[in-house]
Amino acid sequence: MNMVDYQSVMTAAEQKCLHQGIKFTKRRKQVLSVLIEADVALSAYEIAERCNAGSDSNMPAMSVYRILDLFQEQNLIHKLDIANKYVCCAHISCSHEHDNSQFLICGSCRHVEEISLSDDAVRALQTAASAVGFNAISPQLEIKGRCSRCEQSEGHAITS
Amino acid sequence: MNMVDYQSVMTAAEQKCLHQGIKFTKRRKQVLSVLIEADVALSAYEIAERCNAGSDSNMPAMSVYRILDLFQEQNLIHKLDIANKYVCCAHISCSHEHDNSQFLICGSCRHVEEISLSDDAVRALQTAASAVGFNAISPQLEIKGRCSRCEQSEGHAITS
DNA sequence: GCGGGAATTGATATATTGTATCCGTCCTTG
DNA sequence: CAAGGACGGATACAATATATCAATTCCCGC
Repeated sequence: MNMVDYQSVMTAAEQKCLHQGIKFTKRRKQVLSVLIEADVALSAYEIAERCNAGSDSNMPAMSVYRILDLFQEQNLIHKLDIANKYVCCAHISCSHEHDNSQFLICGSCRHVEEISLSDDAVRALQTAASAVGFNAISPQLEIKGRCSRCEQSEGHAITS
Repeated sequence: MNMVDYQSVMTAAEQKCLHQGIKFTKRRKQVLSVLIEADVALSAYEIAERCNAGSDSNMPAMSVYRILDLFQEQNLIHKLDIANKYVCCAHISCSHEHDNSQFLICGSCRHVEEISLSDDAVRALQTAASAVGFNAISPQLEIKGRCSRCEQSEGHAITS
């Protein structure tokens, strides 16, 4: 993510927090900053490490979890349950709402793409779900795969 | 699952193992048996507990993990990554192949349904994936939701 | 400015899920 | 019977996550 994008995302996130009466503290800035700059999903402990790297800061993992919970409530980040890792929401600085989130997760390099499925695809999923008695399905969908870069460079099977 | 189904699944699993030169030992029978009888997804430690419940057997968690790995290779069970839990494959005693697995997982009671998506739906997913450079996507799809029984009895939001 | 209370953070302990490793047993096979 | 491999027991430890209580900071009305 380039500098302009980074700044606009941070600003948008701060606005969103303040609007909800939530402080955008130094700790919280650190965590969001790490997630914005990462182009892969990170675990809570990896986030803590990156916060502490090359500085005298001491971010405990406990704090990271607390802040991640808060950011999830604000829809600023998403947790990828299939990987137990966290990513920055791709739409923080968009003005419109994003209730649905679908993720493609590279099993090799952990790169994550947040995509939007067609209405047809979503309907097909809901139809299949209703057929077996699941009427309310979660708007978040996580799909493991292999990104084109890993596909070219290696050609191995999907590992995890 | 009723008695007839239980027996046919166990027999089919045993045949499949023996066919691959893998012994269907007492330990392995215990683990598969627990998974067949459960109608929810279980963690490895829960499986160990159930193996040990009401008997002098002492199934260590380590052994459960080893056996689960083996069964996954044989496609007798599936791991649900979004819940870190395991379920019996719904198609053990079917004769045809099942390369794709899609799961609906109830966030309340952990009940799992293994479904088959329409070709259209699968194609829609692949198209969306290709558009962002993911050409090989995993055949396993896990969708969180809420089963009809929990939907009726509570009406809460999806929790996990 | 100052006291009180809420929000935030620090610190520690513990639970849950999963992997690594080494060794013993048992079974097959020559 | 000996060699070797599959299987399981036991232990340690890594990674992910939650619980709890105390300390600090910040805001608000006075």
